[in-house]
Amino acid sequence: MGAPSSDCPDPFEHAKLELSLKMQQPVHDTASSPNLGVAVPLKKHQRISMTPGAGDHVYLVTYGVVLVEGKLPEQRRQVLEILYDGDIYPTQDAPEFLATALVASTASELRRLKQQAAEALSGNQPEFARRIAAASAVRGTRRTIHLASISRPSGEERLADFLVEMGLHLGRPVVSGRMFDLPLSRDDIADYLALNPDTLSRLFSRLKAKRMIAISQGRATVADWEALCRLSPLSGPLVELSKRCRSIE
Amino acid sequence: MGAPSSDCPDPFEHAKLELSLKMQQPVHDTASSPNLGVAVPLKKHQRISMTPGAGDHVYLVTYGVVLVEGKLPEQRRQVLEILYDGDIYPTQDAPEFLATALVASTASELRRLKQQAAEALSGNQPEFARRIAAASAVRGTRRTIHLASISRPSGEERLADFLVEMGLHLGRPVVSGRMFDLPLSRDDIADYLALNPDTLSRLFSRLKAKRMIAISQGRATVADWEALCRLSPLSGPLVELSKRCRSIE
DNA sequence: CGTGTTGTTGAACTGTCTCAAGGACGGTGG
DNA sequence: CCACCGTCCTTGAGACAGTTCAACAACACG
Repeated sequence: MGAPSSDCPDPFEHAKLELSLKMQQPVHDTASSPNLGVAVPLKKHQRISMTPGAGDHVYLVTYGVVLVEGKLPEQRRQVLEILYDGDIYPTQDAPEFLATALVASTASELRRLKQQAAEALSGNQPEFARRIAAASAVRGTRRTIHLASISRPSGEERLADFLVEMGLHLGRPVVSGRMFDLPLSRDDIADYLALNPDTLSRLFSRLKAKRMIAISQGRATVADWEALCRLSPLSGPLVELSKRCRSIE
Repeated sequence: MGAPSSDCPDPFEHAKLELSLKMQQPVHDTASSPNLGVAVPLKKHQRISMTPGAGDHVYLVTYGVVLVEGKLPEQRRQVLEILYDGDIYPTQDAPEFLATALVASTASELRRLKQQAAEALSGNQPEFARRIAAASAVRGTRRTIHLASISRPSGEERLADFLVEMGLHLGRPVVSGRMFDLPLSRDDIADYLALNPDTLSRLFSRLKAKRMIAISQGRATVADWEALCRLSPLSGPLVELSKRCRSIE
């Protein structure tokens, strides 16, 4: 289905960059040196469209935060999922008519492999196969959680779910709380949570008024992490997932 | 994560049934006769809970329609996805705290393999691996489409998306239209579409009033299929997916 | 120091949710 | 055969929450 084609100029200009890829370490030469795919560095807001017609690929996120966007004709775009360091994204998942694209939310680094090449590698390299399977499972679970979150009617709960997700992925604990960057814009978050940006702004204001969260210049501080988790119906599964995630590395 | 444990008595009572499984055909003996898993026949409404603690499994749907349910404590259950003939479901996708279960919407037949066994088979049997990969990709795409559908604010559009999905999977064309069974109850559909059952009922009534659809005894007749597709924002991706589905077999 | 983008907020509107009442079946038992 | 029951579905009235539109503030950028 999807095929890569960068919308912005020079997506490969840094392709020779020396990357410290986690995926690279477990690989040993077999016959011909195994191809771990093309390195694709992305600047913030740079996008990669899945153009129909070309072959399927697999993207590995080696650094940064990347949004998977979809867009129906005449409709507001949607943020279908968020990819983090270590995630995998097969373009097969993108229906052609959904005009899917990967968009860097922070400066990011991907690796791109042909679908076939990835399958071949999985066949030859058990360690590679293991990592891919683990990454797929994590992504599958995260998608389930996101769906469950979106399905709840309450906007406030969805926002809390999102903040817990971000906090777990990008945050560091501070005294009795947690602190993390919020790389997504309000519109990004709204499109991820299937909410109107105006509504989302109100929800943020409400949380700020309740002293659940403080935000300045894209940096969020949650004074009482436990309280936020109580507000998020899916904090349980999210914490569980984040533990599983960490146990892979 | 998830582990199988049937809630109803005798889930295996028909285990010796001679099944005409598609998955069985491409398998050839290698060392020891390959284990294609335990056959699990399900009566309508029978459920299989993923109990935490036991090992991961992979379920293959060989017949029928099966719902994947999730439930948060104190909350209404959710229908996370619908599985059809040929689908695959790895219990890894079910977060432990989501109390996930498979529920037969019609009488159904599953096959259950240990996660490890499935991986081993994939390693040995390229044809098996190919089928599993194709089924996973189809499921991934369907999940993406479902998420995109749920994310739209309009209930009417979500219902139209659902009807197109069912029509494509279970329907036969009739003169200038389409006809199919609706195995899900109103509540099932509501939980799948993240809508209130009352609201869903109103939406159905509205569609009936518009002569978009007629329903009698669980059988739906859509006189003007094209019109329904125009109402469904995701009919494009759904049709595309259904074609891909058919090309696998 | 404009200019454009991004975020906030109010007022009115629209659609969903909730609750409650009642209808339509389908089964059971007298 | 009919009365009774449970379950599933439908429908109305009112409450509630998200959406829309528009105005404006905050901020970054050139």
